[in-house]
Amino acid sequence: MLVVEDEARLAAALQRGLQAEGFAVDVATTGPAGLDAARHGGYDAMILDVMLPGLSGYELVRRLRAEQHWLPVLMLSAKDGEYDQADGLDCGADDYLTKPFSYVVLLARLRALLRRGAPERPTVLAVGDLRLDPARRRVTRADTEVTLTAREFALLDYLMRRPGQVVSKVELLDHVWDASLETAPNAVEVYVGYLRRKLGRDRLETVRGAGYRLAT
Amino acid sequence: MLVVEDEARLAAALQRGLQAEGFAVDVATTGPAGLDAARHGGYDAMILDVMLPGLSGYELVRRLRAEQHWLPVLMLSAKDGEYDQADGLDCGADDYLTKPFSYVVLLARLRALLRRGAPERPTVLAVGDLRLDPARRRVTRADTEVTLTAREFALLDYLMRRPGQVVSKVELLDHVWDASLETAPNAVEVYVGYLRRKLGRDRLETVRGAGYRLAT
DNA sequence: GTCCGTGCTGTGAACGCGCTGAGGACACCG
DNA sequence: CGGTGTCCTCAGCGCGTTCACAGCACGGAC
Repeated sequence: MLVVEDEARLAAALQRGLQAEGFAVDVATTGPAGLDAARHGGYDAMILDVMLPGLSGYELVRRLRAEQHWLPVLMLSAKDGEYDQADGLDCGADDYLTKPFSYVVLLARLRALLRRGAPERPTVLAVGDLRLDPARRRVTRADTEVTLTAREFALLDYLMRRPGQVVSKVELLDHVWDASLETAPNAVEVYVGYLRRKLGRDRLETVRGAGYRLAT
Repeated sequence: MLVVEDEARLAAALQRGLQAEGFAVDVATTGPAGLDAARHGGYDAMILDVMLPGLSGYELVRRLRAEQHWLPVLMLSAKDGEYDQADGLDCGADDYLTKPFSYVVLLARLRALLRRGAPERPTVLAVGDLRLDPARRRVTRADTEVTLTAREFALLDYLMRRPGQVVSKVELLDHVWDASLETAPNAVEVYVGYLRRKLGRDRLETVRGAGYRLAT
C-alpha cells in the first residue's frame, strides 16, 4: 500500500492501522515523491491526499493515468468546498473520501477497491500448482488449502509475482517488510523456512549470495 | 492484438471493439491458424478462446510456451464447468475470463496484461551457445543448465557483456571483486579456471600479458 | 637449449552464508 | 489473568564458497 499524505500525524496513523491489517505500507510526504513511488510500481493501491506540497493529488493521478499506470487510487480531501468529489473522480481516482472520515469506512472502501477495483488485475496468481488469491487472501497447493499468517502471505504474494526470478533479501525486506523498520535480514530466512515447511521443501530455491527463487 | 475465436459473431465484435480502442487486430478462427499467427510474432497480446476447431486453447498455449514464446495470453471460456480457471492458468495463460463477460472488464484485464508485459520475458545475454539470464540467475550452455557460484556468475556476467573484447585482470578485480578489498590478482586466474571447467575449455581465451577474452 | 615471466591448478584453511530451534515481546481472546 | 498465535531476535552449527599459496607448465626472448 502506498500512502501519500503530508500531515505527519495522519500519515503515521494510517501506516500503523494498515500495517495492523497486514498491509506493507510505504509513505510519501510530497507530491513528486508520491508520483515516483507509484510509478515504480509494486503497490496494490494508493491512498492519496489532495493537498500536497509540490504537486496536487489531482495532478498526480492525472499524470499517472497518462503514463498508463492503473493502480487503484483512493483519494482523501478536506471538505472545504474548494475541492470536490467530481473533480477527483474526473481526473482518474477510483474512490473518494472526505476528511474527517472514520477508519472503518476507509478500510471498507479500500477493500472494495482492492476487490472490485482491481478489474485490471488478474484475479489469481498461479505458479505451478500453487494458487494465490490476493482479494480473498487464500492460498491453495494442488487444490488443498494452506493457511498462512499475514507475513507469510505477503512474502509468498511478492514471490509469486516474480516467478522464477531471483529476489534478494534486501528487496524482500523493502517490500514485504516495511522499509522504514529495521528488521534483521535473518527474518527473511526464518519466513522462507516457514513457507518451505507449509508449501514443500523444493518450492523455494536458495541462490546463495543472491536471494531466493520461486520454482516455476 | 491477436484474437483467436471461432464464433464469427463474437470475433467480429471483439475486432470492432478493439479497433475502436486503437488496437490493430488480427483474427484467426482455428487453433492451428492461431498458433501459427502467434508464433509469427509481432503481437502485444492474444485473446484466446478455449473451444477451438483443430487445437484447443489450452494446448495452443502449452505449445507456445514450450517454444519459448512469452506473449501475454487472455483466455476466454464458456462457463459450463467443463473447463475451469485453474486449467487455463496451469497451461500458461496469464489471465482468464468466463463467458459471458462485460466488454469493459475485458478491456481492463487486457490493459493490465499489457502493462505487466510478458511474463518472465527473458532479458538474456547470449554469446555463442551460452545463455545468461541475470534476473533468474540461470546459465545454460547448449540448453543444459550450468550451476555457478555467486563469484563465478558475476565474472561470467561481466565477460558476457563484453564478448570478444579483451578484459584485463585489473578491470575484473575492480568490477567483479570489490574494489575496496585487496584480493590477490591470482584470484582471477583461479576463477577463470573454474569457469573453463564448467563451460568448456575453449570458451575463455587467455591473452598473455593483457587479460581474457570470451570467444564469440 | 637456457632463462625468466606469466598463467594454471591442486590443496587446504578460514570465512561467512543460510538454516534451525529456542525463546521473548506483544496482541488478542476467552 | 492465563492461553494462543504471530512476529522476530539470537546463537549455534553445517557446509559451500572463497581465496592464498606453492609448485608446475608453458611461451617467448636470446
